[in-house]
Amino acid sequence: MRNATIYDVAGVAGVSLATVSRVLNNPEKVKTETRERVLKVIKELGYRPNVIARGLASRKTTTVGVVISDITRASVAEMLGGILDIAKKYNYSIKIFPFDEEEDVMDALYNIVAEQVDGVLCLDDELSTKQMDDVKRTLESNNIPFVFGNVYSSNPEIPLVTVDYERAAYELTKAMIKDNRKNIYLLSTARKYMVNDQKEAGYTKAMKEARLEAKIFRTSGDVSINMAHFEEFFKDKKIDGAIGVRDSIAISFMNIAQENGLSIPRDLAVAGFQNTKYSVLSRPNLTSLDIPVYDIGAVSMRLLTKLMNQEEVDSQSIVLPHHIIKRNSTN
Amino acid sequence: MRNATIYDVAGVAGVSLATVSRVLNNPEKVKTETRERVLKVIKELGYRPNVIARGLASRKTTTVGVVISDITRASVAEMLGGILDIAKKYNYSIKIFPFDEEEDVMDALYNIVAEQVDGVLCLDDELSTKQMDDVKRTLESNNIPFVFGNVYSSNPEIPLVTVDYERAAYELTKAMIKDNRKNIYLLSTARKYMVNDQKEAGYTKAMKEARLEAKIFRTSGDVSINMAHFEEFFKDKKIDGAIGVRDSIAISFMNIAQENGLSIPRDLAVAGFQNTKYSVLSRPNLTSLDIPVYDIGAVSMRLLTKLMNQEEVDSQSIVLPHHIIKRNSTN
DNA sequence: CTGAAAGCGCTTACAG
DNA sequence: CTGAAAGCGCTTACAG
Repeated sequence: MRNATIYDVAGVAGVSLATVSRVLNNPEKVKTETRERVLKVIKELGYRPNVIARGLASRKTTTVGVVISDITRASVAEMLGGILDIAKKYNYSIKIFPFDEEEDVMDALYNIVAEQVDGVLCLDDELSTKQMDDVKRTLESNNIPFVFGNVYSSNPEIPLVTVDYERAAYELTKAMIKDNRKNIYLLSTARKYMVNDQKEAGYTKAMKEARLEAKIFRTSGDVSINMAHFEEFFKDKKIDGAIGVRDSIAISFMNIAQENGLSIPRDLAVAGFQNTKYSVLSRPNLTSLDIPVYDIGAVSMRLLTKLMNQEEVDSQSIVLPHHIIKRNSTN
Repeated sequence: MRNATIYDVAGVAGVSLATVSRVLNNPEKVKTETRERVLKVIKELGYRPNVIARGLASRKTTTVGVVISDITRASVAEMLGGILDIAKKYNYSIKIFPFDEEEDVMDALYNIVAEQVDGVLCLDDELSTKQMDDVKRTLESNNIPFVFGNVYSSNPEIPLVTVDYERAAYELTKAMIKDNRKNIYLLSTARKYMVNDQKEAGYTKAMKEARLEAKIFRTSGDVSINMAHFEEFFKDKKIDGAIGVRDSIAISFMNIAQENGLSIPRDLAVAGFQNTKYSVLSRPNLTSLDIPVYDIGAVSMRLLTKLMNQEEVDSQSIVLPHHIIKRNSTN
């Protein structure tokens, strides 16, 4: 038993299919009486407009493509939460385009363009500047509006919403320096992320200003590997402060430090980034820089709706505020 | 500058559009020479078949709808990871259909049906049995294949892939009993989840068999609220074992216990469910029941591809194995 | 306010 | 092996 089509509705209601279409898309253009008759039939037949056919005819799919690399990262999932909420409000569907690091970005873009999405959200902070430019160029040449979320770019021409990671790291470092810490390490990732580069820059700036030596330690994101790295660490390094570019890195480091006899925060102050659930499950609770990831998702989706509707936007480049959440791992 | 269409390709290559279509969909039906000429033109023009038009004409969208409630839950995101990997392998796109608890399930289904997806994956363990039946009925009457993931159902007619949560909880409880624990609590959620009901059943069964009293304590999922609850707890209750239905619940409980002077695992054994990253960030590390969430996603997507292709499947109902990961929070 | 008709960009029998 | 033609289920000027 096939679904009812617009023809069926038109037939039963005794109108043309154009009228049915108007009832759905421009109801004010239809006489109240006719409109109600049509709506009644729609209900009776359980008619649901075929979104694909509509997409072909109107050249609008009301679908947004979201480009991500790793959906299992908490920050990515959280951003998606914000995107989905706003998308629902504006009646957009979300299609996910995952994207392996090894794979050519252009492959993913090929699909995105073929899929006729109305707009694209790109959440991938693993993209290089060159790749970002590729994305930008391809999308622009196909007339597809796009917004980058949670990435860094020096190009003011690129629509994006993010947080000032450099400033955030700067403030976090400053706070530790103010507490009289001298040997502060930044625990970063071996893998290059654009946003982590920014954190490193902010940290370095603060250290330089205080005439302290900037010391960046790079580890993998993997907790168990970190353990081994960190054990090594306490044998030969002088340290009284540590900032992890992620909460999980900060916490594993803090754990090892405690097992090596350091008292937190007396001997060692520790802070993280992201203010995840981890930060309140650790002992002591972790001071962390709160990144409004949900908001980044929501705001970029909202910005995209404006771009898709060709509305005026005051600024293509939105920087959301961040806050240090002070807990017991620092004083 | 509009994208090239199949007409453009046909024109330049000097063939009919039917031939271009065949080159794309049934290349073996086209003479090698013609095929290569067409492929060359496709490349030159940068032609990408319009997926929407294809969907309308072929009545196949190669898109799968994934129904979820809260994408920010780690287990959901992890399942999605598995789904995306397999979907990519079989060239399916993924469209997300979020679904508020308050909202009528039927609303979400309405959209899903209108969107013409080829199949549906339903990951929502918050659905009631009645709602699951609604989903099943609606999808079946629209001829849309579907698979439930990570849910419990007593109905063998429902295609699903999951883990035997009852058995898992049973084994976890048994292990504690074997260690001579007498006052073992199950820390469950106030909110009803189908899978947590199963865990409660398994726990209760093990306790009954050992002639011990089953004691279920229900808290919210929120860490800070748990804190208050748990503080209360240690004032008046005798306890030497605790199993949290989630790692995060187990860990906050363990933290409070330690702050109340209990030694883990000597005075109190603690175990969790899910084996998340949390479990290795806690002190001591948490014994946890490993649920293969990624695999649940991957296997359900794979099962769905078979159903969509009308392939034979030996079993609609797949139960994946689970394992207890023993760490230092139990002996 | 409503209808007839063209068209969106493909696929798919049907002929040849 | 290839082409002409119908059709997928809508939207959208254009008339009236």
